[in-house]
Amino acid sequence: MSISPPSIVWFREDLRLAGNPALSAAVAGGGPVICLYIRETGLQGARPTGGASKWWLDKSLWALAAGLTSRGGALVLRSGQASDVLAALIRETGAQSVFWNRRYSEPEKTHDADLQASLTAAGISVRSFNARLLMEPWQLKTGAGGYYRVFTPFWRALRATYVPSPHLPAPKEIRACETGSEDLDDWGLHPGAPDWSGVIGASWTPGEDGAHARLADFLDGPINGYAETRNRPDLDTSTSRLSPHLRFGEIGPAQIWRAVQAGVEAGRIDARGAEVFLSEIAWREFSHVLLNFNPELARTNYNPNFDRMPWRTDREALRAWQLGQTGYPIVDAGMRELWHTGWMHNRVRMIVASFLTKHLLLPWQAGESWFWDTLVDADPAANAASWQWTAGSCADAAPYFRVFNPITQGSKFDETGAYVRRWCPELARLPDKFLHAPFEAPEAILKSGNVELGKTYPKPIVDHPAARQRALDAYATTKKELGTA
DNA sequence: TTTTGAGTTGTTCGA
DNA sequence: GTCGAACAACTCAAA
Repeated sequence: MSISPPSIVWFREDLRLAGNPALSAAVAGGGPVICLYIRETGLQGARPTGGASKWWLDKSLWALAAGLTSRGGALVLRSGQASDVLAALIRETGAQSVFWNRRYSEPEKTHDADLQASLTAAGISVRSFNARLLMEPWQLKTGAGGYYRVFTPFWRALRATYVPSPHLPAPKEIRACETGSEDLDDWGLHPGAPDWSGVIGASWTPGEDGAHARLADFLDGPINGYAETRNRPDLDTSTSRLSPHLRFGEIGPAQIWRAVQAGVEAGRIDARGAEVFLSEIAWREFSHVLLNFNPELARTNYNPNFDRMPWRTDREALRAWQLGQTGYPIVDAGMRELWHTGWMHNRVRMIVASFLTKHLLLPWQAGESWFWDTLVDADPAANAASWQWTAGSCADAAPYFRVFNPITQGSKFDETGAYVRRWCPELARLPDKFLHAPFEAPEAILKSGNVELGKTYPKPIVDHPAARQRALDAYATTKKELGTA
């Protein structure tokens, strides 16, 4: 019997065993498999992982390591430049092939392509796969041959074209290869003092098992009401909360798609809820298309007209927004939920993003950066595209005159008030009528609710009608090309 | 090539 | 209280 040489699987944003084509292909080769995760350094222009994401990554790597170990494998941890790390491992182990799943942001994408070329030139076989998206960004084309810039036609085309690949089970057995690994504890991913991760930890179970449990729970009921309740931050199960699991690739969109489809076909899942939920998965895809063709998506306006926007500079206002001290309860509740759990309900993300870019007239990049650092699901594609969408500078963006009214949005979507009462407990005793606008409450009501504006809860940092008008005036500058004459 | 219809998530105002 | 219109104009996608 012939002895197959070892191969390397380089894990990156695909921290799972099932539905992982790179891993399955390597195992199918028959030789030992080195399951590698690299703490990459020295990649020029790469964006450092945000704080909340580091926390998640730490837990997810532990989970991945446990999963590999239980199948006879091992997770090998190395730090350094990917090219150096791979070269060293190849030298140490005699590996002949490297497998990975593709990523889509720069500089990683170009780096991977260069690395593939140099390894191939050195006689090492390199194979890359798609584990992160339903379809590759370049696969779906408009009739004119370009990429889709409008969501609805993109979604229609995806819906009509996409056929899920067959289920790829986790390999039953992975033969490890004796080689050295760093210790995850030494990577410092878990926050040091002060350890802010307590509440975050209570909210989540990072790792592949946690992802599948979350999916199962969601498909077991909440998805049926999804079309109606997905905008309700006061309900615990109104959304799937799969975003961080998707971010780290603990589960892939194809796995989700198949599970939803199977549920619908078996009559367990309401078709309408399923359709709306899958369209949200498609928004994630759409973001990746935009990012793939616009590497600067997190930095520069997709629509260059927005280069003329007279954004303000106001550190104090930015700080108030970050800390959840704007005086608008729905905004503050959202920002505090983010800080405490590393996550925010999608409806509230839109409200706080609209507030930052319109009421405060601060650049969307400031919000994008804050989200990048504090969200456990901070995704280079979705985060950037969503911020630009709210700001109005993205492809297929919200019209500029759409300025969310934080009071109306609060009463409409947090109709029980449970959301604001949870995250702004100092307002909990206010009656529903004034919960979303304490500044409109008569003195006696505030007093009986133990609220003293400016003391126990801030006064609004901007006046809604005035801020709205200021935003509309500022946005008017983006309307059309100025004459060049 | 030209034309046509359409485009995630809203708010305000006035009848 | 309810309802429809205005809020702009542009670009995309497909016929």
